[in-house]
Amino acid sequence: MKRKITLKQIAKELDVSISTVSKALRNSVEISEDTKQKVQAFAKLYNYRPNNIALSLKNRKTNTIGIIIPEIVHHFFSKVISGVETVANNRGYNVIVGLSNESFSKEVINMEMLANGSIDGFILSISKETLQQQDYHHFNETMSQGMPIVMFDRVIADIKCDKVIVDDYKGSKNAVEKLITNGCKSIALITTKDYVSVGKLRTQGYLEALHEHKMTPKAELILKIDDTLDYEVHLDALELEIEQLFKSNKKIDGVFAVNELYALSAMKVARKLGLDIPNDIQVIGFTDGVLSKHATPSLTTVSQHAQQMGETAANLLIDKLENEFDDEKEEEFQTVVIATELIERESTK
Amino acid sequence: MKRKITLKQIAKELDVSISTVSKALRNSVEISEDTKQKVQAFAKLYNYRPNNIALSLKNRKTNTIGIIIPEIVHHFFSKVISGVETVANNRGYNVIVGLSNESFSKEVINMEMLANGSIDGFILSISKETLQQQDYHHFNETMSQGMPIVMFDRVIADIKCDKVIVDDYKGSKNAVEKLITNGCKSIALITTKDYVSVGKLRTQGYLEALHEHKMTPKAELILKIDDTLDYEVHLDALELEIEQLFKSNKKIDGVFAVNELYALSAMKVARKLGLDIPNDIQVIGFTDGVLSKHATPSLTTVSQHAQQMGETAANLLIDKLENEFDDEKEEEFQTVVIATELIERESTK
DNA sequence: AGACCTAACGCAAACGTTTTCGTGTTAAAA
DNA sequence: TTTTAACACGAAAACGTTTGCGTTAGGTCT
Repeated sequence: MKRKITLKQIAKELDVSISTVSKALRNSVEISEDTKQKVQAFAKLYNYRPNNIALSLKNRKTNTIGIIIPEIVHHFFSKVISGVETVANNRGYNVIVGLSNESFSKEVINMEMLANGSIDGFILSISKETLQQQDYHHFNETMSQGMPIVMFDRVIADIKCDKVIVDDYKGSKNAVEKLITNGCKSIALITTKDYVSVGKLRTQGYLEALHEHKMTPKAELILKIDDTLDYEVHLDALELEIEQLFKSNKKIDGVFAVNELYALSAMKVARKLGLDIPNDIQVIGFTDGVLSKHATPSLTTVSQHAQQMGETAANLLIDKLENEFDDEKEEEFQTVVIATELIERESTK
Repeated sequence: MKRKITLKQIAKELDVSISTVSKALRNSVEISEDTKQKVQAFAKLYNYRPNNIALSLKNRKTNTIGIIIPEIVHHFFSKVISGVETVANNRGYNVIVGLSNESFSKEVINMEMLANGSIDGFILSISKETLQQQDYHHFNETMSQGMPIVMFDRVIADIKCDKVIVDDYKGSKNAVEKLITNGCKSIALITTKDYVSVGKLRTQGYLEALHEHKMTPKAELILKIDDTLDYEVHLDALELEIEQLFKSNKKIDGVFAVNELYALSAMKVARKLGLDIPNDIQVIGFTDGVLSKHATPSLTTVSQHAQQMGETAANLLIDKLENEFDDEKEEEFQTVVIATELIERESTK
């Protein structure tokens, strides 16, 4: 078990100084051709690679970016990571992941762990608990220490940093308009409580679409799910709520759901009630998930282009990291909006 | 934009030496109560945290583990990461992810990037391309440098390292036996080409189950898919193959598929051919996926307990990292087998 | 021959820690 | 009063790099 070889060991073996070895390997003109050859050959033989940690310490730059997400077992988030990773690797960075599990304290702890030198900047999506408590001190503290943050999807307007979001409002509006165009007269909305910003925006899009088409929104058609429960395990509870919605509003002929699971549950309930999709009732969901594609009938959804979001976020962050020229010239932050796309499948006409 | 405060700065402000500050913060008996109080108060005020990189360099230990997986947008792998992350965090480690994208060269590059000091050890699942080429030099080189590796799921017998696997053989055998018990007389197998070890083992389980029940396996009932194609995009090709299988073997009343997608496609094709599930034909898949649960009908599957695999792998690795006492006493490697579990849903009787 | 240049290399500092080993001061013991 | 020991602290090395600058040797010029 031979440890990795260091400059010092090479220097000793070749009977030169450490600096000579270093310079020789970097092809410095200060070093004679002879010595360079000798050193480089030796280094190659022993497969020398500079120690990253030492470099990080010296350069005060780790070439690593941290990504903090609420959960990883989720198609959207893992796709974002994939995007981040691709760009990061291409630009010479590593990616270190932290999971908040939708918990405020885990988010804080994770950020503190990474902020102590391990990484150069953050890419993150805020946990639900943090959004509820509206305690954002850890973001501000991190940034005040000169560590840039790029937020994606779940963001907060008050915080000054780069952001990558999807146009939830427009995406939803388009989806609902599609339902209207397709002849739906009574469109239900299945959404989350308002503290999740994306849920709120998608609700607004729904309302606006109705409004523009002179349809009056009805409160009884809007189902706000309390998503603090984990509906992956309490599926039946969710379905029960939806069933009641359907039963007390028999004229419903269209459903817009703010995520995949709600939409799938709606389809399941509809089928159970003997409704045909898409003839009796049409359904559209919001997400990039794998369920939509493989459901029966397959689900029409609003795609968020998660991969692209990750790529964009990574590029924004690395750009900022590598443009240190901006000393004192009033830092600028951008918000990139990723266009949504309506992917039509079998759940709509 | 104030940089993070260092020991040196504290020392300067308080007019003591760096060592005094360090000792005071670590509550050394060498330092007077007075000084400790002063230093600790100051450190707290300025929110001092030791620089991780400096610590890593000094201790030659990064407290970070690297995980390399073929792809992250995959329920199984993201669940494994989740398990790794949980254990790692609890035991004071960070997790840095590398994606091989099933490519040999990306696997090698990623490992080289991380092996230069960034991490203390690897957790990985081998890429398909590597399995095909059977080139494992990067694993051996990494380990010969004293960096431990824990492999999971896709492993190779020849390589001496800790492993966490699922009993693919027994899991498959159980699944097929379930079909037999449920009355299936003609059971088809949808699997991958043999170079993916798990595909091979699952095929063997299928054969053994038939054998034990005096059923003779028929070659025409075994469909080996060439999974170098990405069937997430070429779904129709996959379905076509399955359709031909069904059409040329009309007596098929049971299907065992080695993964979720194959199983779902089989169900889809069956439905298309007017077969009722589970009455005309029963289907079992192999995986932990989210599709199985939400499909209609929901799919009976062999669960791999991915989360548990991740947790086990992380514990194995960290145990090894923290037991350096084993100098020269013939390192021992263990292979932990995670029990599979048959989760019965609607696709079987 | 003296002054000067240049090639080729080494020294040392720096990054931020921790820790071993001094060292100076003071109070207690002789 | 002198010796000793406890106490409180600082200097320096070490982890592995990179780099500015100093140094040496030899050669060139006048």
